[in-house]
Order: sequence, then structure tokens, then C-alpha cells
Amino acid sequence: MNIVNLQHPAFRPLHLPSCQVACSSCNLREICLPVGLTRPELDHVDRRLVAGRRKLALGESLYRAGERFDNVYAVWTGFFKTCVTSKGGREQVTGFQMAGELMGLDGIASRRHEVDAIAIEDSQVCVIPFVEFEALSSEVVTLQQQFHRIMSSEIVRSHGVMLLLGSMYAEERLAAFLLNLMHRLRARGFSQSSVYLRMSREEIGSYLGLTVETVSRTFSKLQAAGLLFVRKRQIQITDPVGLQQLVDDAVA
Amino acid sequence: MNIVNLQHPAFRPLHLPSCQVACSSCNLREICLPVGLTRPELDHVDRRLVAGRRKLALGESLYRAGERFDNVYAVWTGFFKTCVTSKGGREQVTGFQMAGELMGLDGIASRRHEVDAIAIEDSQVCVIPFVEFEALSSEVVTLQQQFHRIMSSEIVRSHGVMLLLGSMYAEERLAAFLLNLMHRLRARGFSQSSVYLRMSREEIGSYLGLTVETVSRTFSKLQAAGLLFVRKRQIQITDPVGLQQLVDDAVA
DNA sequence: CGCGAACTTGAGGCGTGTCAACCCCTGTGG
DNA sequence: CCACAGGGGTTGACACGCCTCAAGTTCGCG
Repeated sequence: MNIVNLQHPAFRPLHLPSCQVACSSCNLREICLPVGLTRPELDHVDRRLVAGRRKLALGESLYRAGERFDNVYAVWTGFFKTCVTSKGGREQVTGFQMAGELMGLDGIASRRHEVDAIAIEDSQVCVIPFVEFEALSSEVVTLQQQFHRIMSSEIVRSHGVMLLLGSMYAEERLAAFLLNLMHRLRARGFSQSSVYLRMSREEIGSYLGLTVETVSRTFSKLQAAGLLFVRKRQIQITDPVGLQQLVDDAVA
Repeated sequence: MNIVNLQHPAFRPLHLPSCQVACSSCNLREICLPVGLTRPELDHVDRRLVAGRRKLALGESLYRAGERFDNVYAVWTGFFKTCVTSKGGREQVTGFQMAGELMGLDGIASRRHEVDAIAIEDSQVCVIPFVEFEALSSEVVTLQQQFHRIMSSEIVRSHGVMLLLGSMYAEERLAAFLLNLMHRLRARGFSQSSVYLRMSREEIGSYLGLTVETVSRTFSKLQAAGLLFVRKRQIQITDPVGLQQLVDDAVA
């Protein structure tokens, strides 16, 4: 009873906006920013990068487009979406972020955030002051390299989304979305066949460039094809190979 | 006659794959990687980042998806496109790059290139060995910051493309594309109303998630609406404000 | 028990893809 | 010089996938 992980959300005063944080003792250190850091490097990061934590309830925004950029954020628990909004008021979800993923990179260029980041379930993030982080990453080479890899991955991911939005049918888009989600969840130790979706059909549709109705119909179609079972937000993938083929065979 | 700019393509032995290069004397230093560097910093970069140059003919590839990643590249002259190809063989243009813009950032994460980069006119690029660049950027803070800004900009740009692909009509997409192009050309001292497009309708269509025919029809429609004149690849923007409105008013 | 939010399903319309014909321009070769 | 082929671009007719609008279901909650 006295060897419980005090880092666990259940043992933290959740109403406080922030508290002391240490990458070295975080259960996410193998999939988050400090991947590959040696013990001394980790300690160095702990001493220098005194990031606080911030707790957000479902629907709360971590930051909004137009706000001043000071920090990047690592998701610790929970789930987020990021959206751009056009002048005409149209909204496009540009991504969903889960534990260990970085948010706020969009703000580095202009020193203002360019998207909204909104919690789609009760969540907690590590706050990383960017100026300090940049300084630290000059000293800790591995950290710098990891940061560059993360930004690069985000660019690669966006290219995949462009391909999806530019040239795939609804079924293919949804299949690609689900496979990507399962893949990321699996890397975090969750089931690779069953998910409870944190996002609404509306949000999925916005991400995939489809309407709610089309998303719903497409779920039904994939179910009818025997690839998965749907019940509201509970998804059971029954034929991952078939789903993957749907994505791969996308035209020719 | 003896104060000509010897950096100019016309005065260089174009058949050589590379030659000595100096950021400090490059006419692009104010829009390329070394933006904001002080004179001593520039000199430092010149000494350490002995990038060669590489010349490519129209249609040649700078790198291909799957190839090993060693360098990033700065466009010096010419024009490039980058494309992802799905397993099914579908191709999506993910961007067009012009003088001063960086290519190859997609390879940092996996150490393999994830897209094809292809010259869409005779071009020259500066070759920047990435390992050395990363080391140098630890020393020259301004360079590191500028690099982060560039990667961030690329992420922001891709979000804009997602918005475009996910929720805009053909007219709006083409208008947004043209305005973006004109904006970047203007920053390089070119006319803000007239362009000769380096890319085919096919390539524009791939970038915008449209077919050749729709791109062609949409050009005609914009011309009929009095927003521009088209003659093959020669474009004359006659009503930039109207074009901008088309983009801004995109739904509500 | 009733209300609202999220989701599903159906019917019909619209924007864009598909297919095909045609034009224009350029380069090649007689 | 003209004939011809080929690639890029334009235009039209039609098909089809997805959006729109509308109704109905399920579930949680006051």
C-alpha cells in the first residue's frame, strides 16, 4: 500500500493547476519527449525543465488560436483534439492527441497558437516552457534529436492526412483513421481490437472531411462487411487485415 | 562588369554536381535558413556547414520515398513538388517548394525519406548534411530557433491544406492555392498579379484533391467571374480581393 | 416521464469524378 | 515547308459519391 505510484492521477490533488513533475519517474518516458535519454540526461532535464502540470475538464481548451505561444504541452492523461477555424467559421479537426504526444508545435513559428486545442475527455498535460526547452535541447543532444523527430513525424502524419483527404473514399478514410488509432493505442498497451472512441461522429467527420451522416453510414457499412462491430462509441475490430486492405487497395 | 554576382546561375559551371557555397554571400539569406543570423554567426555557418550544391533537370528526383535520409535541402533556384504515394499507387502532391524553402524534413523521424521530391523545372539546391546541421544548431542558437520556426511553419501550412481539402469547394481551393502562391512569389520580389505556373493541371489537381478536368473548369469559372485571366499556364490575377473573399467566405 | 444530445437511416439533390472528344502547341521527320 | 504524333489543356454529357434535409432511435439525466 505504500509502494503505490503517486504519479497516478488518482493520488494527485487534481484541483490544483500544477505541481512538481519529473520526467525520470513518469510512466510515459518511453513514448514521450525524453525517449532515449540516459539517466544523467533525464536528471538534467528534471532539474532544468520544471514544467508544471495542468488539468482540464472535457470541453476545456488548453489554448486557442491567436493566443500567445509560451509553452508546448505533453499529454499525460486524457485525449485532445486540435482544430483550425476558417474566417468563414468552418472548423477542421487537424488531429487527435493522446498520452505522450506533444501539442502546441504550431505556435513556434509565429509565437501565436494557430489552432485550438480542446480536451475531449478529462485530461492532464505537462507544461513545457518553450524558451527553456529550446535552451536545454542545445545542451542535451538526444533531447534535441528527439524533438526534431517529433516535429518531423507530425509533418509526415499530415502528409498522410492529405493523401487521405485528397484521394480516398469515405470507407477508406474511416478504415485508415481506425487503424491509426488502434496502432497508437496498442503502443500504449491497450487492446488492439477494441476501443471506446473519445470523439464524437461530428469530430471524426471533421477530421476526415466527411459529414456526421456519412461517418455513421460508413460505420454501418464496415460492420455489414464484417470488418468490425459498432455500438455507439464502442468499436470492436474483427478483421484488421481486411481494413488494412481497404486502405492499401485505395485505387490504383 | 566586374561587380556581377558570381553566385548567379548564369555564372556557374552548371554541369558540376556541386561547388563551394556560402550562406553569407547568398542572395537568399534573408528568406532562407539563416534568417536573422548575425555576421559572425553567418561566418560560423559558412565554415562549418560546407554544403555542396546539386543541380537537377526538370523531372529529376532529388530524393525518393524509402531512400536513406542524410541531408536536408534548401531550394536555391527552380521549383519542386513533393508527393506521397499510397500502396495502391495513388499519388498526392503534398507541396510545392520554391527558392529559400527547405525540403527533406519528412526524413528526420525515420531516417528515410517519406515522400518523393521532384524538380518541376531545372533547379539547384543547397545540400545540408543533417547530422552536421543539428550539431551546428546546438551552437548557434539563432539557427536552431529558425529551424524550429521552419518546421513549425510546415506544420501550420499542412493544417491549412487539411482545412482546404476537408471542407472547401473547388473554386475556394484553387483561389486559396493561387493566393498562397502569389504571396510567396511576392516575398521573393516577383509580380503579385502575374505568374507563369511551373506545375501542370494534373499536379495542381493532385495537390488540391481534384481532377485535371475540374481544375481546368474551375480556372475557366474564375475567369468568367472576372477574378483572373488564364492562358494555359500564364495567370493574371485581376481581382485579388475577390479571390480572397472567395476563400474567406468559405461556408459559415 | 420527458427532454436533449448523439447517433442512425432514408430520400433526393449537387458537386465533382469519369469518359470521351476536341483544340492547341511543340517537336520530329520527310 | 507540311504531315504527323504526342502531351497538355479545355469542354461537354453523364454517373456516382457524398451532402442536405428530415425523421426516427437510443441513451442519459433532470
